[in-house]
Amino acid sequence: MKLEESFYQRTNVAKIARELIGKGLFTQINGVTTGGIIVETEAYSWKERGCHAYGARKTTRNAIMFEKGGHSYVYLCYGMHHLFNVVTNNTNVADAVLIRAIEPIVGVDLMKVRRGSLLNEFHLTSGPGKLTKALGIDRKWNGKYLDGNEIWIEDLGKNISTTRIVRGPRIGIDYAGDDASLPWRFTLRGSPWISKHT
DNA sequence: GCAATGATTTACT
DNA sequence: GTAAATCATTGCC
Repeated sequence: MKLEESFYQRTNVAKIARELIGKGLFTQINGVTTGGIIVETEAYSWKERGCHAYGARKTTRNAIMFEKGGHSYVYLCYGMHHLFNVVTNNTNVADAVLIRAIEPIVGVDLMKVRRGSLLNEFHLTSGPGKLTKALGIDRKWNGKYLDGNEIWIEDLGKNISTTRIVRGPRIGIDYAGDDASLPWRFTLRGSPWISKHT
């Protein structure tokens, strides 16, 4: 069942990031659904340097993060990869959760077509740039609300105990200084679908 | 107006 | 292991 607004609009972004592990992320394009189980997330908050909205600095790109929780924040990184975030917290509080990896379960064939050349099946959605391509997300999706029409997150009834969740520092934000060591990355223990460098 | 760079992925030496 | 691909956004001139 689809997650309610109240799930996203809480104030503890790290807690939300942890609870998103085991939930389902889906998109529907031209009547075809693709998606899977979230196995890796990272939390971002305006209070720390790793975040685009650090210091509550509002720009054209990150404006959507200042909207209420439940919107999507999609942007282009390194000139070629779209990264998908879920906006959390209340209006004018810029927090978000980056979805870094999912375990594909629906529309796998279509996702393979979208990804093109594929080394092996575990590379299908095991990374933030990979899963957006597999799900057909690009920056035009920025600002969409996760209302179940084109994109949504479901509670699949899985109960992930905290012992199955690995917590650690976030990846690829060395420029953030001390904030780069915050233990705000969450992964499902032992999942083969978690992102890893090459 | 313009130069610098990144919440990454992939291919090659 | 290292490097190239590639461009919107940003911050400074």
